[in-house]
Amino acid sequence: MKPEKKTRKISPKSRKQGERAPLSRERIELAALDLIEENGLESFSTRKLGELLGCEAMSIYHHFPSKAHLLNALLDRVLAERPMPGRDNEPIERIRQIAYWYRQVGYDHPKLFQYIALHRMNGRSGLGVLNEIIGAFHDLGLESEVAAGLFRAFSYYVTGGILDETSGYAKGPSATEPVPDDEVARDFPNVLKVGPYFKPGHFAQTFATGLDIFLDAIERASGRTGKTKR
Amino acid sequence: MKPEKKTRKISPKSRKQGERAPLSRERIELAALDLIEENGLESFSTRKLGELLGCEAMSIYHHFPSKAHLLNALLDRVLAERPMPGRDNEPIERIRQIAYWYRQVGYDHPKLFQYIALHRMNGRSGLGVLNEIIGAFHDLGLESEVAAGLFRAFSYYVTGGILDETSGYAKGPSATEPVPDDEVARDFPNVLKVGPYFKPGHFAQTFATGLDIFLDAIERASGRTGKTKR
DNA sequence: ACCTGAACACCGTTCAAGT
DNA sequence: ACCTGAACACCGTTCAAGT
Repeated sequence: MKPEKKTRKISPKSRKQGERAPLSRERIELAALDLIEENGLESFSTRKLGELLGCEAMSIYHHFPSKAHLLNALLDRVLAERPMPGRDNEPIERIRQIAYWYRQVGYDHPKLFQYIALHRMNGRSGLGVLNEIIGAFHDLGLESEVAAGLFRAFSYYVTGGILDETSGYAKGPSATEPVPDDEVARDFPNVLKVGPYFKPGHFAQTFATGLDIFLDAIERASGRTGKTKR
Repeated sequence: MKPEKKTRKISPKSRKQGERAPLSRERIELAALDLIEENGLESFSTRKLGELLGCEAMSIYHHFPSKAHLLNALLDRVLAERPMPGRDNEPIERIRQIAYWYRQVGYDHPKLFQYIALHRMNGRSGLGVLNEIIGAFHDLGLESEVAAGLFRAFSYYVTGGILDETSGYAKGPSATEPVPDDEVARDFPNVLKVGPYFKPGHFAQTFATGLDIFLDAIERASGRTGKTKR
């Protein structure tokens, strides 16, 4: 949409190869993560990344076949960099911990999270996360179909919540022509009434509310099967 | 990322002005909705839209100040085109109906839904939706803070679910280098076990499962306050 | 009032060439 | 092996000009 002013300038001197660390997948990935969080996912480009790295945009293609491959590597990296919760707790508690673990990944990389949330987790680290949480559902004694349904519904909630907290109502792009406040008060009084509770100060409480609702329901469902009720 | 072949060709003849309907906001919006659902949000451009409309890309700017304004108008349009459920049912039932109403908006415009889900609903039709559903929470007798928290958590679930159904696991972009099946079987057995239940045939059941979990919890919360328990 | 066409400052990516 | 530079086919948007 709007062209954006670049926030970094590389001096012509530093662009000469040999006066900087050689490129590597790791150096490129770390710079990409910085750039995405600085300017957002939309405006992230291989050309700006090249500028930040002090090289031509095309040099990146020697390390990644395409921008899509680079973004995939970022997804893999951010899921791998934060250690998953261990397995010593009860399944319900493990599920809760994994939800908070994932939320923290989102908070670490809020702009990237839009990419994370919309891509299949079928790389290695993504599959590792899925395997862990689905394992916890199975440990509750739920049969596969029930475990699958509850896990999916649960992940709708967690992903939707993190997406909203990181780039939704409070922070997301606004309408290009927002409705004036007095019109909101007149025509949409219910929205006005609850508006104050939509702010970041209430995020933690809201997230926990929905999480408890889900975890209680999951626990009840597992109790009904009677297999592992402790 | 990848350049895409255009799927429509406008003959040079039809491009001459006067041989086609004049441009209007409505004609532009309808063509834009078609183009987005045909090729996806990422590849949607004002230039391709101009080609489809048989005009220069720049002609569109006479009707919309920017691409962002056009997308905003689309959001407004798709929320307004499908009539909201009426108010004759009990609040819980109204909340359920609004969830399914919103889900249908997503199914009508799956590619656009990525845009819908990530943008503040602070245009007129978006505020209308919020006002309606928050009103139902209030009608349950919940005080504003509780109503706000439950509504937000509920909308995390609904939005996350529709997003996943329309562009998530089953349909979304895959890893650039997916893990081979035999490696999944060996290293991520839990994922393999539930994989069959992640397919579109199970979407309706899964969505309903989480919805019931939430609506039951909302009903219990409203019963506890004792104000409108029927 | 409505639309065009050239132009500007961007994109991702290909390819031949440099070291 | 690693990086560059020109080039190609795209973007959104500005602006002066056409009808």
